[in-house]
Amino acid sequence: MADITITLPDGSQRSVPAGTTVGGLAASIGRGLAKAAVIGVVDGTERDLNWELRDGDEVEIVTATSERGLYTIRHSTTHVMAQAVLELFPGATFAIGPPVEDGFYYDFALPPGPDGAPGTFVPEDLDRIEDRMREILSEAQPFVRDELSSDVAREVFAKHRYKLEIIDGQADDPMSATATGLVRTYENPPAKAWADPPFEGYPGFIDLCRGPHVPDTKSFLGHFKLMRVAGAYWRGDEKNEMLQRIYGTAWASKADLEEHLHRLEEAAKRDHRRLATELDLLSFPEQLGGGLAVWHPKGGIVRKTMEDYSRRRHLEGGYDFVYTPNLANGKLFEASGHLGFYKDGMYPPMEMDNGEYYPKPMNCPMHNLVFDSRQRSYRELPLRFFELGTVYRYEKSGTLHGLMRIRGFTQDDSHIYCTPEQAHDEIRSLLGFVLSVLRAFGFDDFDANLSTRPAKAETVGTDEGWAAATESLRAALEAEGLPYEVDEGGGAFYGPKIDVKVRDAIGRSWQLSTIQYDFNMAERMGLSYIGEDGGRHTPVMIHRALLGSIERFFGVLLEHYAGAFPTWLAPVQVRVLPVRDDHAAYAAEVVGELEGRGLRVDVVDASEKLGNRIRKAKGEKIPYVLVVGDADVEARTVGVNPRGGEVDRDVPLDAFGQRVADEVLAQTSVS
RNA sequence: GCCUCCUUAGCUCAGUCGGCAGAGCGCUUCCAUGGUAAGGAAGAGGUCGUGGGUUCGAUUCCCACAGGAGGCUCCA
Repeated sequence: MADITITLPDGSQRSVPAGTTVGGLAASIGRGLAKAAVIGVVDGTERDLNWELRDGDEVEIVTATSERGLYTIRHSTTHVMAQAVLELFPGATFAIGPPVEDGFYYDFALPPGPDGAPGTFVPEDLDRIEDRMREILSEAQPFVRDELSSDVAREVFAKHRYKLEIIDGQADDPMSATATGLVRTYENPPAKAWADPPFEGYPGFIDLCRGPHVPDTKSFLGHFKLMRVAGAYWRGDEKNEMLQRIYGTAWASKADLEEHLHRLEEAAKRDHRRLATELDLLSFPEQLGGGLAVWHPKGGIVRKTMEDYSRRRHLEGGYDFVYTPNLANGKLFEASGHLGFYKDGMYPPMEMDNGEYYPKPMNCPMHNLVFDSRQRSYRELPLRFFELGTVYRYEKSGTLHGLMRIRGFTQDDSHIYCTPEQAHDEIRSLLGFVLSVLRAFGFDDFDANLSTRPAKAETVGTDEGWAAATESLRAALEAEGLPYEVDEGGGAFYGPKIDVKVRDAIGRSWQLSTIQYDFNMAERMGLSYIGEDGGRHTPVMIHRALLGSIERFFGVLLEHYAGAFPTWLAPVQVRVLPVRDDHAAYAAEVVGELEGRGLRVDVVDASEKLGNRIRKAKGEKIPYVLVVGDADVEARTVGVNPRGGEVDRDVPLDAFGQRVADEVLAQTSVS
């Protein structure tokens, strides 16, 4: 039999007998690779291990622990889950089931219950499904690739309406391939034919699928766990019926699975809602209503420190401070367009004697009123109005999430009014300012989205205006060297925007800052300035939130630092512990000295043993714990136990105070 | 808003297959005054989220509502 030549990723070539499969190639390279091989990539397309190679193919073997290998494992696992569900729940049908980050899901519709309502899964069902999945695994059912004509596929999947919609191209399924009248499928022949198989002509499970898959259900699939059941709208549309989605996670080894579960536990430990309670920072009293928080003294001082810093930076950055009320007559929001476009997100109005008043969902209309309070000249532009403005938005109850999604929050909001000529430079310096402030809070890993014009018919503004604005945003991103993705058509109807995202200590990405052009509102509200030519012009208006919502930013910081705020932000910066009661007087002196340097200091008296007081201080994540005893009283020193560091005895009080005061000053000074 | 689940002391959580409710931490008082991650004792503290229903009896079962978690949709 003639040999064929295969090219490997390192460029080397290999001769193998004609008819060699991807798996065979792996085996010819090495026994270890043969064992680890999940699929292959042949000329850029992922293929099963039993895919037959042709002369001249370029082939890469994909192993279980690689990203593509894991993706395949998760994809195959979700097929097994679907099989288990369809077998355990007669009459059930299935929609789509792709792998996702760390796992997979599949959407199902269960037959209606006795009350006629759509059937739902309960958590115990997950155990049954998992048990059945393990049985399927032990059967080592092969994944059998096939290609059916659309007509045949329609008969096979006649009982599965979602699959029919996919076959007919009405619904998107990222995992299927239905081109040119042909439909690709994967079948798992069962050890024993089902009593009443729901697929015409097959004894067990088959699914529309482009593959590839692991060779059989016994290979690579053992390390999974079904996590939870959730609702999900068919085709992602709120108007469609809600399906039952089961989420699972799957890994290449037991150790990887356990590590993943451990990571989830660790992430839960730094959940801002838990830390906010533990550290007594803030709470969400039920009596207040959903999505509304009260700040306790410890959270309050952190927030004040953040806000003071923000104010100072804005003052130095050439911003003007404005203050505006929380309520406004509905006529203002009609003029601004909010009642037309965003009414659903607003709290309902209260009736007053001269009309309906609404809590403000945004600060811009009011800032516009400040702009419009007298005639403006081009000589005073750019004008930068800044306000820590509290807004209220009626978020749907199911979307609320601690501080991250809340109904009443404060934006560090700015609106900038400038001439078209000024806009380019203004955007550029604005982005630099934004990044500088974010860095001061301890973030240094940024990226951005540049959102461009949506479908033209839905937007305002001119072609030239959009093009110039988008170009200014792009130039600013490039000048800052900020990596960005273009979100084509992702802009608002009124203009393009940049969203700045930061990566936190455990690698999660948070969208914080936003810089948005607005071609709409200034004109709508009739804003103008007198230009050099003596004529009236509409200013360019730029919306900008830096930290975004103070509440949300606080939540992000809390999780980023896992509650251990840097010294300048920490609610208690130094705790003083007298060894015995008779050191209390000196401890008070130490407190006084440090407070005199502007530090936040407290003291815990000796009614508990020292070890326990230290333990509690560590639990509160206080940056510095000072122990003072006989020797310290004598020599005016302190024993310093810093967070995350070594104990240092006999430090002169003065030197310690200076050091910490310097540390705080360094963190808060402009970079 | 929709789907699943949850709600017991200030916090974290046991528990009751329907029969007067428990632990640890925290809090109060007393003893103890101990140089770097839990000293001892006693005590207070709960209409078992709220409102209805079933029942001789409901914290437990059913319904509604509120709040919360995870998703979906949404996020100006």
